[in-house]
Amino acid sequence: MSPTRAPKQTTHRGTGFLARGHDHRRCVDAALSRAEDLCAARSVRLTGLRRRVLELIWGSHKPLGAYQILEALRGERPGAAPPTVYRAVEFLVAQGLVHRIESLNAFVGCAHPGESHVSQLLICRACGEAAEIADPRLADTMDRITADAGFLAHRHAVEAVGLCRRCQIGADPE
Amino acid sequence: MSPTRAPKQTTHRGTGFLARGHDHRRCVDAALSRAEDLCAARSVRLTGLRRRVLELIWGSHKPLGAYQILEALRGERPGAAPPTVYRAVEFLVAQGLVHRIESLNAFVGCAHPGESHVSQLLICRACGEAAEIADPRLADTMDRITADAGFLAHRHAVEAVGLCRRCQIGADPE
DNA sequence: CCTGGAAATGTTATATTATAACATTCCGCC
DNA sequence: GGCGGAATGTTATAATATAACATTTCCAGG
Repeated sequence: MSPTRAPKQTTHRGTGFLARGHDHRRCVDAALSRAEDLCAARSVRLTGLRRRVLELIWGSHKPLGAYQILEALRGERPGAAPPTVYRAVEFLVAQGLVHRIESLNAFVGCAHPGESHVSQLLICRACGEAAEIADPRLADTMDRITADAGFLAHRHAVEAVGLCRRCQIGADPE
Repeated sequence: MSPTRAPKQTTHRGTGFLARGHDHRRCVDAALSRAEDLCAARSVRLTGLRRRVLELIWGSHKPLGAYQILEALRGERPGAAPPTVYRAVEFLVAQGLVHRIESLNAFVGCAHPGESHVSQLLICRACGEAAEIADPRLADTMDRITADAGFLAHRHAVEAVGLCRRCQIGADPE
């Protein structure tokens, strides 16, 4: 059913950010392949459009806005309009394949699709990349806090804006 | 300089949400008074407009959108326009008097102005109220995670959407 | 097959949120 | 009083998101 998996790429010194020279096509291929599998398992349709939008979002590790996606789609799909994009990302977010970054109004591929997780998104304001950290300590702490408050949490957004290690040490942000 | 402080109101059974019948005028008065003090201490100007916008935001514990604030302002300040509101909230957020809730594009009064804190906003999707929990465990956990990632965090947004205790037990959401 | 109906997409229009740019007023300070 | 920067007024427009209805796709059941 799904092709043989490429070995998982390690993050750049454990930062959640992949090294600059990493084989990004592998990220994309792995993401698309996992998406196919998950959708098949759930009997939901990863249509051509949805697959393409997922691929565009995975085009880099920088969050992509809806209108950037739209612009990219237009070359290949003349009738594309805002609802085209918003409906596709709605599906992808609902399936946990993509995260919406609230503080940017933008979308980024989910690094842990299919696993239930509370993740923290680290957004570098220099290079624009976003890394996803699914640390169990975070999930634990948030569970404890919301439980103490008697709050029944449904959806979490944990976002931090700052500088990734690479950009702190003065590396060229690109 | 600042008037005698009213005793702090306790939250409803420790949930972060105040009891329905609490004396809300006290919340507002306390918030405005703390704001006056903080701005004076920092030599920044809490002008009439800014004070009024802060008061409107504190009008309830429900986050208020910029255009809701605008609508409220218009009755008393005919020339009010979007920049009027956005500039005032920009100031209030910069001074830590108000939080912007990213997932709602809305603003809510900060419960801990002047104290450095990482806070989690609990947003009830039934009653619409937002509670702010400044639990040191959260700050610790996030510090540890970002430190492990070598990330230099600058700004945090931690938001949870769900049901507050009151609304879980079937209380009238209003 | 074929077709009925739901899901997906196309299409047009508009709502909502936010900012740019420049003019005017306010206010502390000399 | 008046200089200069901060705050606000004013007009226009950018950026993000959804409503509403038309059309197409696709597959489950006949």
